[in-house]
Amino acid sequence: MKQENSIQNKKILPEARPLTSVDVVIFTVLDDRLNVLLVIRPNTTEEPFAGMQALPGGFVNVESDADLESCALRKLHQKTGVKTPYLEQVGSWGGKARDPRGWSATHVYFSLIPPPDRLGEGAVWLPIGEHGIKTRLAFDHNVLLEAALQRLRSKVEYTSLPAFLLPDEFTLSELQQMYEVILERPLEKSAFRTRVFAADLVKPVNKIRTGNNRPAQLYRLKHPRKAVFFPRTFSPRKSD
Amino acid sequence: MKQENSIQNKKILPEARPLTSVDVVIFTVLDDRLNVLLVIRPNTTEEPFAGMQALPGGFVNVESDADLESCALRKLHQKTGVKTPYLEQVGSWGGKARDPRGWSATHVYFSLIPPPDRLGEGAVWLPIGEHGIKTRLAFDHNVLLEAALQRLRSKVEYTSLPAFLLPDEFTLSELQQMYEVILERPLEKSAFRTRVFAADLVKPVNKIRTGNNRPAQLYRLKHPRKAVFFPRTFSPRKSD
DNA sequence: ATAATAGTGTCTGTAAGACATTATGCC
DNA sequence: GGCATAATGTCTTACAGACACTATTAT
Repeated sequence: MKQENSIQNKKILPEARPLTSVDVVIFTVLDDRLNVLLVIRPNTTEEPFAGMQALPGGFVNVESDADLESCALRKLHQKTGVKTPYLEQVGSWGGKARDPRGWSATHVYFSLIPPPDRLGEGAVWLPIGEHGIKTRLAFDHNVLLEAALQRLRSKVEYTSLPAFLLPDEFTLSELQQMYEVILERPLEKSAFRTRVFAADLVKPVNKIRTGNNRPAQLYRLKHPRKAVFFPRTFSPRKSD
Repeated sequence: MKQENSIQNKKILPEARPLTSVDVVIFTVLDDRLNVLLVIRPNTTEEPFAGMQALPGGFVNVESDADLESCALRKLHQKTGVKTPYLEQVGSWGGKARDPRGWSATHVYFSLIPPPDRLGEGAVWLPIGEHGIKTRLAFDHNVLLEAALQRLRSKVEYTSLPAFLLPDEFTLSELQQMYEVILERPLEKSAFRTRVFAADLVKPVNKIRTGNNRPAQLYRLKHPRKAVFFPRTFSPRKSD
């Protein structure tokens, strides 16, 4: 009991080590809808959840992966070609029961990217509804996705995260649109703009987006890839 | 490359599995000061960081631990005797370099408890200053502690977390004190009380705390062990 | 009465919500 | 001019900050 912290004076048996993986929840907005990237699991009988849809991810490779984050970045780049996404850790899930091959722990990241030109082998976008997704995913990936979604929606209330779903240059209406798609409710334009300017989030570029109507000013982030925090949430949640 | 998600059609070699541990950052308030629980690492030459101070934690035991959270609870109970703490995951840290014994990943939880009657073997409280701690801890535990501290301080701005540092019954002044100790700045009494009542956080009990002055109403949480979110932070942070 | 802490009231400031109004391009 | 969307303005509301004031016990 005193040696609880130690490895009982002998090396921990490798067989007694949990499996270690990284999963990435990659979000983008397509067609006014939040989407998550899924992959099909290999269809061999030796694999658990063969042929099912799953979050992109896999075991940590102790040779090639320096740390968890670079492992997540590698997987994301393989599936989307994106090299500098917004990436944030959601947390980790581990236990006896989540993988039939044995005690396993997975480290979950979520990422926001603009729609990429094309996807890697076997990757598809799945649109997300108000109540998440109905598709049954492999392992406990429905739980992981739900957690990432909850984190995203909660942070969207008071941060600039949705800007990372857009290309470098965008109009304020496009930015507002990203918020509305994720929160699934309309926002007041006036309040939205005041908040964005007060937070010193964007700088105008010398360009205009034209269309069948009044052209809009284009902006870009003042600090690309750094999330900005607003002083309040959009509509203060009732603390029931 | 297509088989990235699989284990390349053979079982992953156990030796290729990272070490998996759980560490717990246990906070309490003693003597108007935030404290963190540390343990001394065993002083054998076979152990890395022998004799140094570290966060309580250790390897996951695939036999006895059902999942990560119960592993964290077990370690917490061993050191403090507390069975129903506030417990929240901070995140996970993993990489080649953080443990000389090999690629390792740790899952970090933080916990808030009232001062326990006594501590387990080799456990001590270390007071935390405005800028964290100066003691050099084992492994990357200074980083983990810093992350937990940042999470705590940030959530204290807009949640009821500090209530979990107190016994079941407490006065509003005592609760405010917990906030002030963690944030290391005074709060307005009037605003504080309004906020607590508006959030419907507490209910009065039919008791009074007496002293050398006007007695104070005792309260208890309406929903023990559930954190409540306030609609705003205490003092809105400047967004830059 | 005095000290000490509990508890309330009033006024101000900040940022969001609601909604109306004006501006500017294309057809 | 008409339409569509961009951009701004005004008024209200919610809640925190500052600070003064009152209340209740022990000594």
